[in-house]
Amino acid sequence: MQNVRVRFAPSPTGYVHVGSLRTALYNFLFARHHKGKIILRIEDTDQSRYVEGAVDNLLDSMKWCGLEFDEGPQQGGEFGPYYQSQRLDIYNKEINKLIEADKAYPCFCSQERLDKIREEQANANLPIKYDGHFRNISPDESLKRMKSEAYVIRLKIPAPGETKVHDIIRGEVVFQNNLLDDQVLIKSDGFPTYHFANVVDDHYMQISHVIRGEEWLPSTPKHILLYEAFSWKLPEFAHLPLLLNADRSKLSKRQGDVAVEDYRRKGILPEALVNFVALLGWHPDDDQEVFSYNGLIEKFTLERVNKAGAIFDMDKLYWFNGGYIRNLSQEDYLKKGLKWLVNESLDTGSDEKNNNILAAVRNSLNTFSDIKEKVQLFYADKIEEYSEEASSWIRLDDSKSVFKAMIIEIDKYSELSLEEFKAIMKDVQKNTGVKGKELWMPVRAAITGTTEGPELPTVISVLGKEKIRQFVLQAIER
RNA sequence: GGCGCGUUCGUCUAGUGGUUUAGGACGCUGGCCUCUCACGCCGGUAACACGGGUUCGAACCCCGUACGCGCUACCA
Repeated sequence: MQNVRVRFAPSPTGYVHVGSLRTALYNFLFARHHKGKIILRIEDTDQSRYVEGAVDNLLDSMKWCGLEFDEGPQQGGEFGPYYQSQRLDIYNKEINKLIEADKAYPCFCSQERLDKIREEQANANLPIKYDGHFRNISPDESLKRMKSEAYVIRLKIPAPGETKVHDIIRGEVVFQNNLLDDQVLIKSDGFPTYHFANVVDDHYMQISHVIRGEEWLPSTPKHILLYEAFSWKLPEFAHLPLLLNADRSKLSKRQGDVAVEDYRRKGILPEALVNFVALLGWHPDDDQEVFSYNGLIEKFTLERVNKAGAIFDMDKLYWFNGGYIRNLSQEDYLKKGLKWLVNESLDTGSDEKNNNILAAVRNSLNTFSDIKEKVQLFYADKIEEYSEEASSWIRLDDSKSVFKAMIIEIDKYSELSLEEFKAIMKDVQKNTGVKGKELWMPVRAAITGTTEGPELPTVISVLGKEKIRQFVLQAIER
């Protein structure tokens, strides 16, 4: 494929939706797969939705995900500026061409009139669209009124005929022109609408493939008509299936976490998020599911993107993430884990202890935010409560003799290292005749209050002599 | 209401007319490992929306129905 140029064109709303992440990802993979370029363009044409710091947040989330752009606000490029709000002169120039060619016209309708005709159309069960009230007023009159009245510029849709959209994912989709609205191109504040800015920018930035969400499919014929009004070459289109909530509605903030930063905060690794999201609507030609970026780049094609929407299944994300946590190098894992320990105020002050704790819980982690809960037993000052199972182990006669023997042995030492603990348990076994599960489970129950958790020697070495002694005594009393 | 898109296990999906007793993964579940849990390994569970065609033969092609979703803004 020659000269692939794609773009990710978000509007800065304050956070990056995972659906946007997937759109960005597919654009990125497609570009890299074809040795093309990916451009980041900020679609900030809605002044009423301006959010402070939104662009920084967006850039930050993209970087965290490992998505790199070839052109954009940060890296520049020969097709800038990459903020639509800085391209107003371009839109002005282009809209004038359209007006002069009678392909667009000013419309002076008030919001009230627009509301009224829509209401009438709705009541009459008619398709809802602008009635073309100002379609054919004379240029002279237009010019005169433009000086004193508020207006928008609308596209003059050629009434008869049909417009065909060739979509790489969905094939040919046909729309009847007479059902298409005379789309607003320039708003009364002078800013372009998405539809106009998008087409003009895609043209000037020489975008070869428009890869975006399915919600844009219905407006694509309008975009095509715009390209034709300018006599510009059409890009290829690919409309991605939507990401959905569990109830199959469009994935939304109301029903849980949708922002990339939410997952970051939860302790999801970017590699896991990206891997998971890549598989939502795309599948390789074999059964491989775990992918590095390079693997995705190599395998990704638009032809293998699905048509149906996909539910965002948290369980599978957690599964991916658990796998990625376990695949980290020990060093990397410890480094990342320590940050979480510190954030949760669980830093023991000892590197050795921190590392032991972290290493002990690694296998049970799905996210780094699980650390807090999994690590709790290492910080207890007393056993607040015993699980039912733990209680029944503790009450056994054999267990009581194990505990008593332990106290005797523990008192022979001033400190309790791993080695010493093993020696103690050997002697306890010898003196009581209790071994295997019957020996170890009561000890676990006594010092953790539950019958599950990391290997006992690790727990022992972190807790230290005094706590062990105290917990065992506490268990004898039960 | 109109227009458009979609519909294979609970979920993500493989599947493009015979190789399919519909494959993989998550989840759930049984077992092994093991002081326990987790990890890991082995096994089980569960689906072609419905109705008509076309064909020797259909999850795959056609038509209709149902259901879901999206769009229908001077938001993107």
